[in-house]
Amino acid sequence: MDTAEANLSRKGERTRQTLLDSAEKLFAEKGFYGVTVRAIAKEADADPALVAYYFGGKRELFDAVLLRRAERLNQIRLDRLEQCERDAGPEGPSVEDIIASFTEPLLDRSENGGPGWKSYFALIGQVTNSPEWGADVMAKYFDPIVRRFLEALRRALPDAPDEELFWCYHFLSGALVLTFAETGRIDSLSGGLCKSNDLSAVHRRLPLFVGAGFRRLCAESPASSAQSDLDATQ
Amino acid sequence: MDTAEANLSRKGERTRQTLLDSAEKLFAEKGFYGVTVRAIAKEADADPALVAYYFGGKRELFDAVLLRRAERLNQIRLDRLEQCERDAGPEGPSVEDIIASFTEPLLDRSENGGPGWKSYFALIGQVTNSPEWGADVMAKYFDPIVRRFLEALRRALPDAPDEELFWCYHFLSGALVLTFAETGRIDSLSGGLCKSNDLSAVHRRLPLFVGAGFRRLCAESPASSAQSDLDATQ
DNA sequence: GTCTATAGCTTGATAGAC
DNA sequence: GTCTATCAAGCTATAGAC
Repeated sequence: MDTAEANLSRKGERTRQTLLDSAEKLFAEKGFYGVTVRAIAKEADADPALVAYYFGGKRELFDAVLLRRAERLNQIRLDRLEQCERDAGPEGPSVEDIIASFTEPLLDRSENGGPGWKSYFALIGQVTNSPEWGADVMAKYFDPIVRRFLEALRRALPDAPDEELFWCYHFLSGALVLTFAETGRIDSLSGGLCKSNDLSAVHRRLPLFVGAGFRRLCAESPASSAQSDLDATQ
Repeated sequence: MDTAEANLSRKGERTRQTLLDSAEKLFAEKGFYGVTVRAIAKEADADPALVAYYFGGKRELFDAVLLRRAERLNQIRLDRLEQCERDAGPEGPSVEDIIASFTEPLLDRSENGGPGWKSYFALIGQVTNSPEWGADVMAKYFDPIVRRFLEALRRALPDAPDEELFWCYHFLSGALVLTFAETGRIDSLSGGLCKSNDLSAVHRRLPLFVGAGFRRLCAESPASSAQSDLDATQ
């Protein structure tokens, strides 16, 4: 009865999780400074003092929110990438397959994981673009999995200089986090034709879009890409 | 002597601009809620009460910060696009040329416009990814210029369905605002090989990367692109 | 493990002197 | 136009009852 399973049903652990859920939701909506400990406690139907009891303080609660799903997400992404590599032929998975392994776990959790995951990804979207947290927090929780994906991409694009791979990943990252921020911007810009929460639309497009960018910049085969670059740019 | 030029040198107008500069810098660093009116006034060496006097309140100051450079930036971008269209042959500018017209004004202002522009773009990066401001604020200040660019792209990609164009723009937008957030993430991820503030590196890469994505998804000529899609994805 | 009570500050806004 | 003084409200954090 002292398993992790049993721990989850203990009274205090339930309160702790509820506080994490509420904090996740509110931080995702208004950012770290836009939310008060009292608001989080009220949303969780708990006492504000419990934030200090379980986490130490507001900042530590923020870190706990970020960590909770990062661990699960990284495991899912790693499994998905390894599956993708097993399924590929001896030449290895394509750039697009690798990118899909990186992005699809987010799509899946956002669609099928419940509202907590949606909030979590929206929060990541804000943290990523913040000068205050963007470098340190993202490195802390996601560097290992990103490096693992970059290795896979390096094998798929053997002629690519590392510098190109990092910049391509950077562009991918920007497109990805804006997508999962689901701000509603594309809805109003397109007059309702496209919807922020239509993640299957993203599923069809993002790996192709980003894959084309990787191929263009990472010049998988210099001879063939030089040709297309020339007539594309001039 | 009652020209706009003269107005800029009037005592009160100078205070107003200094408050805008300080607010821009601090909002860019910690977001709307992470900054206090007192901190802004202190940074500007002015009295906190002057925020109410000139702007009405904190929120109105925030709007004034966003508006100030949006107006100038939109004019620069429009001029740049029209120049690009004039310079192009009868077949019109390429996708890459149009994208460069959209992104280069940001690169130029960030490099040559002084620190205020850098702060401004970092702030835009945060606002864009925020569920609270991402849709409304961005639409308010940037919808007209974005629609103008989408029209240009529609001419360059005559077979593209509108839906594809909007999603491609969405991916472009994500990559762009993360770039100008200059969070330092790529610096640590790449171990110093790439630098967030190396905007000439972006200048060389972003239009090619994004252009390839547009071409892939918007299938400029179905016959030719179908071929490359096929051998790319499977 | 949960709650009350409260300490000790800081917040945005404003009234009114100069 | 600028400043001082101040308000009412809200903030995080904590000590201690239960």
